[in-house]
Amino acid sequence: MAEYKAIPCRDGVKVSDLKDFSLLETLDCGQCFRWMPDENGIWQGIAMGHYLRIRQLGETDFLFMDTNMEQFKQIWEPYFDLNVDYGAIKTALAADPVMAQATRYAPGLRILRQDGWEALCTFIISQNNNIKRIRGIVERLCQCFGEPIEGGYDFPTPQRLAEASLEDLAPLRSGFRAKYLLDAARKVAGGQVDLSRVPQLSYEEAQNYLQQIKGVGPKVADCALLFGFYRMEAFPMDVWMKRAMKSLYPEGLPEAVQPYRGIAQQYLFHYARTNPQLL
DNA sequence: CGCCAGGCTTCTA
DNA sequence: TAGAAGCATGGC
Repeated sequence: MAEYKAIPCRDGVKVSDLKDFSLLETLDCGQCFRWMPDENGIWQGIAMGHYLRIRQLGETDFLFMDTNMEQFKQIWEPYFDLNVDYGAIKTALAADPVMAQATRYAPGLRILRQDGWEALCTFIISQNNNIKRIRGIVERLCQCFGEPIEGGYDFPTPQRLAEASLEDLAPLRSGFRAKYLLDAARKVAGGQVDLSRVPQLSYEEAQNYLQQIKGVGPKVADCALLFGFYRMEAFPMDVWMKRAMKSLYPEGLPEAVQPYRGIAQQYLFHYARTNPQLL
């Protein structure tokens, strides 16, 4: 079990002795779209209905601002997956030399436990799109339809979005994806897609279940499952992963990697996308 | 300007 | 049933 210290302080919660965690690598690796560093290197974002700023003070030291001990334990510890021993996971993955290289490249990357509905929507938006523009569309989505909260706007509820029309979504400039967002909102708000059931479904069932929604195919379903439901069986294959697999694993993913394929995918995605010359 | 982007739906043979 | 075209928009 990974152990770290968290103590309340004047500004929030001070975290120390936390290994295998980098804000840059975790928040800028393409799994989430609402976190931004300011000019002082303080990351700020809104997730799980709350605004948060975080400063990385050193290799294993962090300051979580705008929060208290109770909220930290209830929301941020699970969100940032701080109770999982990534050292052990990386050791297991390093049985494969390519994975050893990929984990060494971003040793502080963790898989966030994001909200399922938000992950579903943001990865619907992600299709045939680039990360910079995805961020902009997601931000406008929150400004237009999310509840104002301290620090900005919450991610919109499916109910609120389901009330909107296609024309109402025009300000997002999300292109052909707008109709997919509405279909997702209407099916979730109407109960046809019950996201609270997803954790009880097998991986294959969950994939098919989410693909009822227009604009949700295998890749978007996999991203929603991995990033919104922490399903490690998911292995999203986008253009970058196709390049990476062809180049790094022409024979397929090694057996040693299979138990952690979800996390492995994210190490590989980040490694490939930020080192295109290696492919 | 042209190619591409964390793909999917629809059309075509 | 496989493969290609079309899709909105903007980053680079």
